[in-house]
Amino acid sequence: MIVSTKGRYALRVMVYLAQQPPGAYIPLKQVAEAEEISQKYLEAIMTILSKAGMVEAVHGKGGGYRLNRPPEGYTVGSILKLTEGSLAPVSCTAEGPAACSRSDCCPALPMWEKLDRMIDGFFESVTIRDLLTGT
Amino acid sequence: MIVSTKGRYALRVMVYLAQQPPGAYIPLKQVAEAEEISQKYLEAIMTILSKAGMVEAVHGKGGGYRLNRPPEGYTVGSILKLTEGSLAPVSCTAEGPAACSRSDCCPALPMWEKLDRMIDGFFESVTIRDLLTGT
DNA sequence: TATTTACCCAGTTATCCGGTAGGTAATATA
DNA sequence: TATATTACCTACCGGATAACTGGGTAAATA
Repeated sequence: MIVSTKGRYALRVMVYLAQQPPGAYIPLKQVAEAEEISQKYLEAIMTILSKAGMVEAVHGKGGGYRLNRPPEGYTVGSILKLTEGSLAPVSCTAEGPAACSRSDCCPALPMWEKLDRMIDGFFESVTIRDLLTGT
Repeated sequence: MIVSTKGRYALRVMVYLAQQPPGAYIPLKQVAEAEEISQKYLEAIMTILSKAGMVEAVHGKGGGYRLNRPPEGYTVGSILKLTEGSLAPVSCTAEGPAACSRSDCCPALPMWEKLDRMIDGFFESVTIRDLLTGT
């Protein structure tokens, strides 16, 4: 598994927020209920997105979360990298070069690197807008 | 992580066997030492490959393992699927359709399926021969 | 018969995912 | 001012899985 529930939840929340009235703040409780995600678990995810400037958060009554860019301003990759940390398909490429002592003679390393670039390119080519429209 | 050490070890072993004199049986001990893999752990991996007919095994003195096809006869995908079980990047596509109750309205599902096909196509397009030659 | 090999089964340890519990700080409304 | 509503913070927990390890048994050759 390259993407856990954390990342998948994050994407679904971003899509949900994109579908709300422009400018409105949506409380976490509403998002959690609509998307059937554990409220407490979602808190941690939203905090990550908020700190990274992906969403705008407002405390108190009438507060909640909202997007601060148009949906096409968010790539799927940018969101997943936040919640997942790394999207590398193998630890060989995830932990930087020379993490593996055999990296200089590993016959498979070039393949892993190629796959890594392919996956990264894929995720960077899809935006929240694309998920909305089903493109 | 989509591919664990198990799958990566399996690939390295296949490449190692492909580099040995044609027809020769190589004992597991030798493979483990050359590739710096735990002998006991490698046993489990070789048994999987042997049962699936990927390698030929012979007991007793002078025995060991050898390939039974030319290197281009093994796709990376066919080996990884054996040791990893599934190469799906998300559980949404790994556990078959309708594993997730939201699959009929999930805005991200088409993307996961597309990625799934892309990764599968990638692994099926690379053979042990390619790893040998560094193509 | 002894040695070399593959094969089988049952632990073990550490890590991490997914989720929970209980609080504090900020904002709005009555 | 008091109260309700919201985001944010720290800590914990149970189960699953990865990556081994140990102790055997069965088959083949010298």
